[in-house]
Amino acid sequence: MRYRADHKQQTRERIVSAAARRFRSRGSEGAGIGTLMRDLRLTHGGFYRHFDSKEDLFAEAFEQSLKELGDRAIAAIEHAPRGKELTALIGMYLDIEHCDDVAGGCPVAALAVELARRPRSSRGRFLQALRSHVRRLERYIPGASEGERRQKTIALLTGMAGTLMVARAFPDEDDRRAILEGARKFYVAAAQR
Amino acid sequence: MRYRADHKQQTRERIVSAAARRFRSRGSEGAGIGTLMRDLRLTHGGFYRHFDSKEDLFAEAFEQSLKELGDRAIAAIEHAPRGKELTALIGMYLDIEHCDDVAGGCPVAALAVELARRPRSSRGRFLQALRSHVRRLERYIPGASEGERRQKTIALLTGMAGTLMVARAFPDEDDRRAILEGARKFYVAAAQR
DNA sequence: TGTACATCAGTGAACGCGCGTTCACTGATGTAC
DNA sequence: TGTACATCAGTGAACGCGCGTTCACTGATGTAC
Repeated sequence: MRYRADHKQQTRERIVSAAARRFRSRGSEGAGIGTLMRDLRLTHGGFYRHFDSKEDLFAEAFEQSLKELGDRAIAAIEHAPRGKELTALIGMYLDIEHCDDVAGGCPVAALAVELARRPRSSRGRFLQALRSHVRRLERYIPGASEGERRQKTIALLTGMAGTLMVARAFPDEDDRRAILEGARKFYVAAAQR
Repeated sequence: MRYRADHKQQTRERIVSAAARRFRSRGSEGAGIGTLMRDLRLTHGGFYRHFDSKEDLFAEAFEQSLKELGDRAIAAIEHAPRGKELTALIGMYLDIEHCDDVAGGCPVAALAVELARRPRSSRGRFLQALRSHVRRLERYIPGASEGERRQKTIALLTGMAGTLMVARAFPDEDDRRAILEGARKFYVAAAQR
C-alpha cells in the first residue's frame, strides 16, 4: 500500500524516538530491532527501508537524545535567576527525576561506555555530537579563557554523567538522593571557582 | 583425569582474571564464555564446574577488579609526599595509561552502567563492593566530618569514572590527554577545599 | 606391596533461543495516458 | 473522466550465527582394602 507523502518521515521519527529510549534503558545490545518494531506495531523487515543498519539507528538515537538533553539544560539555565545559572544546570542534571528516568535522560551517562568499544572509524558522528553539546553549554560556565571554560565544562559534564550512572545502580531511593545531593554540593563548589 | 589439590582453584583464578579483563574491554554481553574458555585452552563445558552462571562470574570479576584498583590507589596515595595524597590519587586515576588500559583499569568506568540494568535482587554484591571501595579511600579525602568525607569521596570517584569513560571514546590521544589534564585540575581544586 | 574402585576437572555434542539482515511479495494510491 | 500501470512502505518467512547452558562421557590419580 502507498502512504501519504509525510508518512515515511513520521515512521522514521517514531522509530528513532522509541529507539532512543530503549537504547538508554538497555544499552545497544539489550535493545533488539524485532521487539522495537513490534512495539511500534510494525514488522522488523520494514526497518531497513529507514536505516542502513542497527548501528545507523543507534547513532541517530544518540544524537537526538543528546540534542534534547542540551535543549533542556539550556532551558534550565535560561530560566534561572542571574548568578544561579550554573547551580541550575547542576541541579537539573543531578536531579532525582533525571536519575530515575534513564530512558529519557542523558545519553552520555547511559551509552558513552559503548562508544569506546566501537571501531574508531565509526565514532565520528558520536564525537561530533559530544563536541557540539559541550560547545552549546560552555558559554555558561565561568572561566578566565575560552580554553579554561571548555575544560571545565568537559570535566563538569563527564563527571556528573559518571555520578548519575553510579547512582542509578542503587535500588534504594534514599541512597540515590544522598549521592546526588553530595555531588551537587561538590560540583557547585568546584565549578563556581 | 584427576588433578592436584590446588589445580581447580588455580583454574578458577585464571578464569576470573581473564574474564575481568574481557568484561572491562567489551562489556558483559560482548564477552562470551566460549571464547573466554578457548583462550585459556579449556572448553566451555567445564566452565560450570567453577561457576553457577555467567552472572556469577561477572560479579566475581567485578569484585576482583575493584579490589585491585583500590590496592593501586592506596599504593599511589601512600607513596605520595605528605600533603600530596589527594593529588596522587587523582593523578593515578586520570592518567593516560590508566585511560588506555581499559582491560586492566577501573571497573566502575567500564561496567557501572550495566549494574542498573540488572535485576535489583542481584545488585547486592556489586553495591557491597562499591561501598567497600569507598570506605577504603574516604579516609584520605579531606572533610569536616566522616559524612562529608564520604560524600566527597563518592562525588570524586564517580565523577572521575565518568570522565575516564568519555575520554576513552576519543581515538586521538591528544584529545584524551587534554580531557584528562583539564579534569585533573578540576578535581584537585574541587577536592582540596 | 598390589589391585579394584571412586572421584571429579575437563570434554564436546547438543539444546533452544534471539539476534541482525535479506528478499520476494503485497496492495493502496499517485500518475500517465 | 476513466483505465492501466508504477511506486514503495510495510510484511513475514528464511538465513546464518553466536550465545548460555546441559549432560553423558573420559581417564589419570587418590584411596580403600
